[in-house]
Amino acid sequence: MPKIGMEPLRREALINAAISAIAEKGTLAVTMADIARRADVSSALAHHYFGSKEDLLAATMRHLLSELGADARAAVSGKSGMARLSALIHVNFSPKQFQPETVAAWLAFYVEAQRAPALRRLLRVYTRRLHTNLLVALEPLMSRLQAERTARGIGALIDGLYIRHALAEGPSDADTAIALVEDYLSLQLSRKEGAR
Amino acid sequence: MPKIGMEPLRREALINAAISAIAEKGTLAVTMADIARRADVSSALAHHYFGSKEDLLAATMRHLLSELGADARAAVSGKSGMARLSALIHVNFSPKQFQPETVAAWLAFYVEAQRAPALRRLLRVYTRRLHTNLLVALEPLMSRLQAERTARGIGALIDGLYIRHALAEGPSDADTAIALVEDYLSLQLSRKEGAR
DNA sequence: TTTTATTGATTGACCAGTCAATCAACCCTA
DNA sequence: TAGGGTTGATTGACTGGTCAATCAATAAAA
Repeated sequence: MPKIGMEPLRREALINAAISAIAEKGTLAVTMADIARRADVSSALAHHYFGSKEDLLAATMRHLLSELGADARAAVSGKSGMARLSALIHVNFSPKQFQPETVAAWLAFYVEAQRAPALRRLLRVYTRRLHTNLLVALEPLMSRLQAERTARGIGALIDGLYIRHALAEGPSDADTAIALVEDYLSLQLSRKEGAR
Repeated sequence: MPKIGMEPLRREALINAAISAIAEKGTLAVTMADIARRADVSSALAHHYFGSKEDLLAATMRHLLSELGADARAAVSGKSGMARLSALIHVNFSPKQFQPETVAAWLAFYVEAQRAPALRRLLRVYTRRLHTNLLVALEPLMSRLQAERTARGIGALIDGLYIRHALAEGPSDADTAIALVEDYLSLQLSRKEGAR
């Protein structure tokens, strides 16, 4: 039990505790005491390292965001065309990202982001990144206009499936979700151009 | 200024005030005092009529739900086939239902429903109703399996577009959303059966 | 000894829910 | 038609509890 260099360990533990607490309560309205308890420290320590609840939550969201970003980067690296598109879709439903805990936390942040400018900006980063990635991958395969629409459709579809996943009673499975999105993608790809 | 028979008026005012407060704060964590102030009554009166905050919020969600149900019933009445499907899609994006205020409130309820069994049950009613309505309208037009998938896709698409609407900065418009969903529907309808 | 880690105790704000007390309408009946 | 009683409407003030944030104190490492 080292007593030195605890900061990074505590920060990580507190962020994970925050995700778990948020997922369990289904809202950002969890207490610092609850989060701290899950990380096996006092609430005072949580304040010591993060300054305020708002800062801890922002750090938690940033953590979620950067994990997803890293996963996405790893998934598409070296791929192009359809393989890249498919990989892009798959990350969002990978066991790690589609974990009920993670999805519930995402959803809570989504909602809170409406009125919290800091969270809102963070969320926009994710939305834009996904959209851009999709667009770049789609543009060689269809018209710009159709690519734009398809990217928007896939984005909305993913968000919708996340919500439904968070609310599902039984174990809604990732494969079905992936199949739904890929089906949408393949329909767009097979569309007769000009069939406006 | 009648002093009698105020109950229905107050209940309605309080429910509307709740919607407005929830939409503005973006969460169900609004105070009874805030809601009551918006309805121009004391918080004590809100408790008098609704018993508890939880009851007021449940009543508010029921109100949202029944409004949407009524709109949907009116929209599809007398229609069948494609017209019925189109009408079903359109209600969700009608000016009344797609109002930022309404959408934000819906979203807040969605999230809170994760851990509030009462709200969860209410929400399930809506989800099932939409799904069933879509399914019934789709089945004459395609295979059962494809109808199932298409209904799920439309539902997820609508949810996703709602989220994005709630978070949009500028005035994201309903027509684009409708076009996106109808495009998805028309792609599913024009699919070559057996092209599994 | 200085710095880092850590906590229990405390503070100040906020909030749901309760209650006793007013006020206004309506309903008798003499 | 003038009271007197009843009931619904309404509120201000209060209570018990919760929570974020602060702080002073302790312990251990450097």
